[in-house]
Amino acid sequence: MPTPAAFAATAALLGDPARAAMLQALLSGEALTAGELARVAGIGAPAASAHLSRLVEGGLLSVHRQGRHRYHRLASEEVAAAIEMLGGLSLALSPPRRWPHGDAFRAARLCYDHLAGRLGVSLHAALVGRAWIAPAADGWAATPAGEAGLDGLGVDLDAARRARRFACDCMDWSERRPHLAGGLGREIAACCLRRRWLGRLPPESPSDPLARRRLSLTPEGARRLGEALGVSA
Amino acid sequence: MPTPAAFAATAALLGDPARAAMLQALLSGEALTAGELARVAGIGAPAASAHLSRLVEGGLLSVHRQGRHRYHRLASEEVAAAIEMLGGLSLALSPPRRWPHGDAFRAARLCYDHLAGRLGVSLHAALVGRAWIAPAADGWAATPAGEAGLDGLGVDLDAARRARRFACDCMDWSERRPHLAGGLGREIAACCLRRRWLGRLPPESPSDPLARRRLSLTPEGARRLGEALGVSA
DNA sequence: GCCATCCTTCGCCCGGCGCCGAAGCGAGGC
DNA sequence: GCCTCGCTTCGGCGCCGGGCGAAGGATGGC
Repeated sequence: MPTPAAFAATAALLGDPARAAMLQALLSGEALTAGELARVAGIGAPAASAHLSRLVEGGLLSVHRQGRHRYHRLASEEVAAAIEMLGGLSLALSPPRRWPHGDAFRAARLCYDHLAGRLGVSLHAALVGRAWIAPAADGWAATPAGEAGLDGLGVDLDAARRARRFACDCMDWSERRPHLAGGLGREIAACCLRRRWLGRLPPESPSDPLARRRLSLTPEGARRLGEALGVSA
Repeated sequence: MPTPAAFAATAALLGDPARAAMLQALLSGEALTAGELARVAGIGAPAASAHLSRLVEGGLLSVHRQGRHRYHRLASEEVAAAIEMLGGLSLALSPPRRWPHGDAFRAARLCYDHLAGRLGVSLHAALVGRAWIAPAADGWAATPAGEAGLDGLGVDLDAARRARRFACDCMDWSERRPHLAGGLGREIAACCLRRRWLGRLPPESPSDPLARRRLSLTPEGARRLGEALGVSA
């Protein structure tokens, strides 16, 4: 365990409303510029710059310069997992507040680069139930039946295997059950978006921190995923 | 997802060195008095009282009055899981610092009320590998062979089943692999401590935030767990 | 009743940090 | 070369919050 000081330093980086809004916006897995993040957080450019410096310095974000823009993204999926888990805890601790964005957000969304929400957890359950994945030392491995089925859906298994972890659980804060993360989770989400089985819902406001993460199943997607795995959102 | 303000409010509760020390101390699952927590955090009684009020108000701790003492404990295992995960992230982000307490702490320890460290993850792997537990909708379920085996070890399965969740994964920050939490995790740890298969190591200093969490396998424990499951620390 | 112990509340000080406006770089566009 | 645009740095302001000492309940022992 880290020293209390080191622990608190990391937690304090998450403990500011402006930084929290930035990090939530980056949970979509996309890289955003400093200006976009300033708008999401509702602060001016100087303040945003200071916040982003601290987040990069603290190792939570990585930055990529391109022309006059500076693109920021979460430094790793561990960071994303910690943010999701803390978000779930925060929701559990403040039950009086209802889901501010209605039920649509709970149906299907991106958690960093993989699927979450009811769709994500039912997909996870379906993969386990049909024995497409089986427990392994470091999370989950694909069974022969799973390899065939996933390949048939168009999931790039080679790309998934190149990830640091092939497949592991990520706790879902809205459903309180795990969904699939790791390389396989990423490739399944990419496949669904590529084939337009999932579409992105529009942001609810210009500074919507959850923009680009809301998803909804298209008719084609509902049909294909229902046939192959019996899942729905 | 909570609003950025609510998220930040929760994270800020973790983002103070004194509160972090208190929370780490409470990860053992025991209830500690305000005075003990003040000593752990290295601050005076008034400051500790203010911190504890905020933690209780924020829902992270629950308090139990008994005589002149006020016993504080983590409000739920979700809180413990979030603290463990954030601890792992903090360690991953600051690699220059070596494990301050040597390797003993990585061998076996308590994570809230269940086993973690090398012993915890190898136990998890053994339970899966021998098919004593199998994936279920909400985590893991015990197989018939598992029920027999666990009962033979002396684990109170009825008590485990009364928990909100029978068995689920908890990510281990030192091993980066899951160990077993939930009712079953708690009962296994309780069984090992009750039968003195595991002993508590002494604190390294009077204000050791990790006190009461360090464990070590006794000769008897190493023999019994090795025979039954092939695990060791 | 009296004191000891544990904890909280009150009043106060101080440091840190979050914000902005203004100014300063750096990269592109023309 | 000049302007525009995106971002950072600097200086200054204000406030929140964390620390302590002193005083004030509350509980238990005697």
